[in-house]
This record gives sequence, C-alpha cells and structure tokens, in this order.
Amino acid sequence: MQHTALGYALLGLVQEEPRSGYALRKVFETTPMGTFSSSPGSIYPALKKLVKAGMLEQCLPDMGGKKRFHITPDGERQIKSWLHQPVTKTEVANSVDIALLRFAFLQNDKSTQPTLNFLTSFQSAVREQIDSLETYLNDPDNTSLSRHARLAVENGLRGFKAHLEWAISAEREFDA
Amino acid sequence: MQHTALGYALLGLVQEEPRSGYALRKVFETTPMGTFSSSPGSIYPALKKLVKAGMLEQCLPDMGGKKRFHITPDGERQIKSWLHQPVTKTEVANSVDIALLRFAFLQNDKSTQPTLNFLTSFQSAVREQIDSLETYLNDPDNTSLSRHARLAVENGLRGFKAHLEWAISAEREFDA
DNA sequence: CCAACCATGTAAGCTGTTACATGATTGA
DNA sequence: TCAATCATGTAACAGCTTACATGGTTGG
Repeated sequence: MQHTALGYALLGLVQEEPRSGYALRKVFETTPMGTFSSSPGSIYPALKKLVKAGMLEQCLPDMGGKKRFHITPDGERQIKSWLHQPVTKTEVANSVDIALLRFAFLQNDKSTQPTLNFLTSFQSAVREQIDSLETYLNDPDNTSLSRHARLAVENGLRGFKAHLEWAISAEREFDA
Repeated sequence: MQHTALGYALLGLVQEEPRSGYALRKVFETTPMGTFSSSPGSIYPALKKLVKAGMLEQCLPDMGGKKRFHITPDGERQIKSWLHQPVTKTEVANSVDIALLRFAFLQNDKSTQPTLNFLTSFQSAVREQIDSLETYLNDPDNTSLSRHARLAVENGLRGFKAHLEWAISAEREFDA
C-alpha cells in the first residue's frame, strides 16, 4: 500500500520541510507538479494513510490551526529506497513524469552520486525505448502502418530523444 | 460513463475493423499503444459496458469461438465527437498520450481537415504549455528553485518543444 | 458585511490492477 | 501427451474524482 505516485510526492515534499495538507495542495496547484493532482479528496486520505503506515507524523500543534506533518525515519528510508531504484524501460515508457519526480527529490540527498546513477540508468532506459520504437517502425510486419500511426510513433520518438539529450546535458551539469 | 481512455481506445480500434477482446489485448501487447493497458480484467468489462451503452455490438457468431464486436452508428458519433475536440493546454500537460491516441484514430476520418484542425490546436496548446513553464522558470518568486527542480522543468520544456516541432513537420506532411 | 480564501475532511461512484478460474486448440 | 497459447471471464481491492460539508479568518 502507498506505492502510489501521490504518496511518494507527498512524502518527498514533506521531507523537504514539514507541511500541512493545504500547503501541499498549493504546491500542486501552483507548480508544474500539478500532474499529481490536488483535490482534497485525494490528498487528505493519502496523508492519513501515510501516518497510519508510520511514514509521516503530525507535528505538535504549536499554534495556529495548521496541522503540519514531518517525515519519520522509516519514511526517510522508504523514500530513499524508492529514489535509488534504477530507472527502467517500462517506467520511461509509461510514466516518465514519475521518473522525473524521483529525479527532483534526489535534491534532498546529501551526495550527488544517486543523481548521477539516476541519470545513467535513465539514459539506458530511454535508449532501450528508442530502440523499441525504431524496431517497430522498421519491422516488415508493420509496413501497413498508416501515416497517422507512423506519425504518432514518431512523436514518441522525438519525445524520447529529447529526454535523452536532456539527461546528457544534465549529467554534464553535475560533472563540474 | 465510458469517457475513459481505454474506452475510446477500444472504440477506435473496433471502428477500424471488428475485433475480439483477445485481438484487442494483442494490439496493446504488441504495439506502442501498450500504454493503454492490456489486462483482461480491464478490457472485458470495458467492452461489456460499451455494448450496454450501445456503442458496440457483438457480431453474429459466424464461426469459430471468437466473439467479435463492431461499432454502432451511435458509437461512431461518440468517437467522432471525441476526436474532433480541440486539443487543450491541460490535455497536453496531463495526458499527451491520449491526445496522440486521438491523432492516430483521425486516420479513420475521410477528410484530412480534422487532422489539420487537430495539429493546429495541438500546436497552440503546446505553445501555451511552453509559455507557462518558461514563465514559471523566470518568475522572480522562484529564484530559490533548486538545480534539480529547474532541470526537471527543463526536461518538460524539451519534451514540449519536441512535440511542437513534430506537429509542425506533421502539418507539412498533410499540406501536400 | 460579504466575498474570498484558508483549512480539513467525508461519501459515492467509477476505473483499473492483480489474481484467480476455466476450457479449447495447436504444435512439438 | 504436455506445454503454450487462444479466449473469456469474475472477484477483491485500492486509488482517484467529484461533489458535498463545515467552519475560521482576512480584506475591501
């Protein structure tokens, strides 16, 4: 349970600094992280589950009605193991956005090594995906591919090539 | 009901030619359309719902155990209205893959006009999205943006720019 | 004073996933 | 004959969305 994108997004944001449910919603509403929803009906239950799972704890109610949460040692462990997983081909194929969420949260890591590891595995995953798509386009079985279908696949190809170039240039930024 | 990606994917594939549930699964398993799942637990119930909604009908069981479906006039109307919707900014932001599914199915249209309309609105939607991301990066409120966060946004930007170039070159292909 | 926003939640409904279950047919 | 694949389904479970509900605070 809680192996969901939203769960990890909340965990990562709270790890940066203790936040309230409302503050978390605002992040989703006002940043490009908006892909990970923002409706109260998803966030509050998810927070409750994270608390029940022992990954978050409510801060002592110092003052002001705000109900803030902080991450627990167990939560830290959980998110770290999530962040340190190598990027797979299916992850880039089905949910690059989640991969990039992982990349963003690697900023909370003391060392840059995990970031470099991420970029390395991200590159190979993307390369695999590019190969698959090119093989598909060149497969003699698929000569009947309509122009629309071919263009749709080419769109995917362009997207993955852009991801690849990004990863290479990002790697250069961290080499320094 | 049935305003779901999978529902439309099934509708579009059956529109091309009558197919069985198993044949549809194979499409998801063997083509880049795999993003739209393939588990029997989602496809068979979805087909049943499409039949109940009057958008699909079971073909007469000519022979062979296969249970094929064909699209009804109402189904044709439904999918056409879905395909002809202009692409919006939020669609490219949250689900470009669905937008590209729509593009692919525009091949079933007699005229190329809907395809050109799609490409036009797709371009403006992508441009809007690019503007948003660039504004976000340049917003003085966000000077505290970490390197990771900035790079994550830049990844998004590269992706959308690739989409834009694709749409422009696709448009050229249909001009001829 | 009233609107807008802060802030937290619940409930119904739908979709999708995983896992299970079944039986026919084909090829080695 | 035995495994793989064809072929169709069901059931439990979990997640998200929409919509509703509530109450406090701030600013014009």
